[in-house]
Amino acid sequence: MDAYTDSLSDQESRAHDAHHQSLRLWLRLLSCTAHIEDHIRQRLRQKFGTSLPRFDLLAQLERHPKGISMGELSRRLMVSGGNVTALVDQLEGEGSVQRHHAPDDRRSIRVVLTPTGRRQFARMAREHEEWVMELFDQVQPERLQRLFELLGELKQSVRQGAGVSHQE
Amino acid sequence: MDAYTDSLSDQESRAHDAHHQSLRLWLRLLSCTAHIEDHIRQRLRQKFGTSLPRFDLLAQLERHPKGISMGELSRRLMVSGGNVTALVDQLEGEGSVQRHHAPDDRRSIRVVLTPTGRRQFARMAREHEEWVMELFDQVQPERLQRLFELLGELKQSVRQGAGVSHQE
DNA sequence: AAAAAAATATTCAAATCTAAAATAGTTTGG
DNA sequence: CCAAACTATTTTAGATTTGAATATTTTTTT
Repeated sequence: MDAYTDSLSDQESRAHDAHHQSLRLWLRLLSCTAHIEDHIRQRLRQKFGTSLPRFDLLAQLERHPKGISMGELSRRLMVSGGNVTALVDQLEGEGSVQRHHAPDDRRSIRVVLTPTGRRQFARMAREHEEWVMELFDQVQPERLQRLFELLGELKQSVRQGAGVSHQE
Repeated sequence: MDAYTDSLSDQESRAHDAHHQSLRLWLRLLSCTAHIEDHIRQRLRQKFGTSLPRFDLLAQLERHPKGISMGELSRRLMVSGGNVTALVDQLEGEGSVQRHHAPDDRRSIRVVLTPTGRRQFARMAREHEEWVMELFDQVQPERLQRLFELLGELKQSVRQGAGVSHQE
């Protein structure tokens, strides 16, 4: 190659290791998530004829009985605003959610679950939990717990790293 | 044991905890991955005018200088065959990859990086690694390592769980 | 108060992705 | 050898998602 990889001081090799380690971790994280997502997506489609994004949207609403604005949904689901509009259009058409004008801000809309939507979600959520548990049940509970904690740290780190140096 | 765990049978409380724990872990895993993916997607677009799927495809080819078949790409990237066809069409149009007929099987195609594609990827990969490391650098290396190991176990468990009970 | 800036939701075009059908080549069992 | 089954890829139709542009309303600045 070039002088870049030529001679490695301790510092450089450590830096290189850290690079490699982070990258490996990221790829494994991505692979894990993709496998699980794939599995659950298929099951949702087969069993309930719905999709993961819809399920996730309903899950957010379930947790917030007073409703959530479109922008807040976009942030929570981490998808574009246009996507949320399309999803809510569909779910509203199916009678699972409703749009209500926010009383205080005429730009804003509060999306809420209908009773029908709540029932639908409850039915799906029960099975959904089973699926996830089934996927994870070969790992000891203490390790799942540790994984949860470590991912919490990672999330914090990512949040920080993503915040800065967004300019330029 | 405290009063809470007293009131439930051991079996019931453990089952409930396990459900809840798995679900929380899954949501956190998903959230972590989505944040990172989002960050990297934006950077790839801003800095290099390309997308994550394209980058991932090139990365697979980089690791396999002899080329990979369409089907193998589809499996590795965990996307449909039709999608791979479209991606390779684009990358081929841009001169980053080439399709070669496999010598032994006339149904099969080997996709390989062109020298141009290899240069493009090398340039992006260097920065890409930096981005990931920057995102993870608030977590101690030993913890990243532990995370890597635990995710390995999780992946094994998922693979098992996804394999069985697909019938019914 | 007027103008500028920011926030909210929608629309739109293009890219991505899936599932199913179509096409073409290979292998297998009689 | 031949037909059936299988494998590899593409095509097709349609759903999803993004990023940019737009319209509307609110907030901030001057």
